[in-house]
Amino acid sequence: MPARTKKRRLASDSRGPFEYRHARPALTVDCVVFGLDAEDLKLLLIQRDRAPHAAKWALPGGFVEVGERLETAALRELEEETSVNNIFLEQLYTFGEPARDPREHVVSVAYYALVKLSDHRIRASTDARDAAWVPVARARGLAFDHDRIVLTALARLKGKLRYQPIGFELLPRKFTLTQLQQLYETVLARKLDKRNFRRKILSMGLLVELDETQRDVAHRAARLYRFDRRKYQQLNRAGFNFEI
Amino acid sequence: MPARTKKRRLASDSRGPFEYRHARPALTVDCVVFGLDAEDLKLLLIQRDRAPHAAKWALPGGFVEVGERLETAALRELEEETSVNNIFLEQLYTFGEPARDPREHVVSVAYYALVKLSDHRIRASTDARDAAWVPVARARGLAFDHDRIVLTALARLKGKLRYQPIGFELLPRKFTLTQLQQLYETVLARKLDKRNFRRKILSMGLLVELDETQRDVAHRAARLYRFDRRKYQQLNRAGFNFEI
DNA sequence: TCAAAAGTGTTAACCATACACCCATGC
DNA sequence: GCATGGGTGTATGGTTAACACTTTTGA
Repeated sequence: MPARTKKRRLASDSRGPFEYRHARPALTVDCVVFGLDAEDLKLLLIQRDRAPHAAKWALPGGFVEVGERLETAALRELEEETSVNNIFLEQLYTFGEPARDPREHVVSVAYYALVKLSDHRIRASTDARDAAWVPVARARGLAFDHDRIVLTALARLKGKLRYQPIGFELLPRKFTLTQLQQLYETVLARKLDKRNFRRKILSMGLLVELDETQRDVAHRAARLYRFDRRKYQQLNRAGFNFEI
Repeated sequence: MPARTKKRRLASDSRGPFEYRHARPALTVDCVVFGLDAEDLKLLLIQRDRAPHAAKWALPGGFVEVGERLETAALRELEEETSVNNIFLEQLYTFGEPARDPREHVVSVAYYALVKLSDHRIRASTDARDAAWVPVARARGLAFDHDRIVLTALARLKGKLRYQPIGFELLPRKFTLTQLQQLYETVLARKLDKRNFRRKILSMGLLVELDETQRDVAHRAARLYRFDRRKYQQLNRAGFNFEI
């Protein structure tokens, strides 16, 4: 990965101290990583190993290096701290309250990410750093202002899910309509009508019906579908608007 | 204004140089300020008086001071450079491409603002710095990556206008339904049906019909309305969703 | 009296919602 | 054969969209 090479070079150039005419806030990135499993919506958190907020759970994140893109910094920190990579990532909001870090003024550009838990379940929890998937409902009392960042990310996810086909980023490549519906019900926190949901999502023509069904289930096996990203991009250019 | 006092104190404390163990990008704020007049949607720009990009038009903005809130920094720079104050301001996006400023890595938190041009028309253009209201369509070739920031702000404005009652921030306190409709037509860049528009906006019950009509117009004078912010907040809490 | 914009209703098409039963499968 | 979730259609009410003429006012 070229970005990686670039980063390495920049990092090794960084022999401090560095002097500036004016004081500068520190700049970090933090990532709110969402994953979904059969039970609920989860967040990827790491346990802090030093002050401030030692032993508290926190969002993965870290300092932006000079010469590094913000998104690159977010992906780098995620990879370093949780081994999560190859994911949907989007900028969320920038948090800059002077008191949000007790040490000094630290401005943090927050990103949110959606990952297919089926792909990432094991790697994150076996990493050296203490990383874990925590149900969103139980992710309270985080370090710094991370509770607030999580709430902002949740609101964004809820808002965005209805107007952009981002839910598929949380599901395995092949999924059933019930899984998709449950995803919407979980994130939006309300029940949806099965028949209406199916009619609507299928009428958009963005799902490809596969010649495959579920396996090892103790009931009628459901049909599997996949999201047709190419078709979506095509329709999108033609002015189509996704909406559930 | 307390924020002002605070800023002054911080600024006078800032006797460099300042040393850090790791290199830090510089941190700035930039403001995309929209104003509307009878002709079109305008942007508040300032002409740069020094390199890089000397003489080019740019967004008002500047460095964030340590200990200063981001929003406070944005308001301060706006006030200093263009005398614009007391406005709707919201964070837009953070731009951090390492090459966006040729001097060094400068990360900029962009804000967008909506002002009532009727209130601010004169002050901005008579200020010492060369500030001017430029039609959005003619605001190209700006300094740094400001073209891109403007495009991002425009997209946000378009998207937000339909779901939040922010258009009123661009109009005088008393306005006609035709003015309101033209605002929507200008920003969304499409024609709307007069009867449907009126029915819809009035049916929300957020406009107060005043006992007043236009003056000095060479045709039938239109009724004036004002936006009932209190009513909106009330409805909003009850789960009401604004939508045009 | 003319020009300019204000103001006003109805209809048809479409879309969202509510709702209940039979089917396939594994145990 | 029973428990479990899969899969399917219709009717109703509400919302959107298309459409044109009369009124008021000042110049």
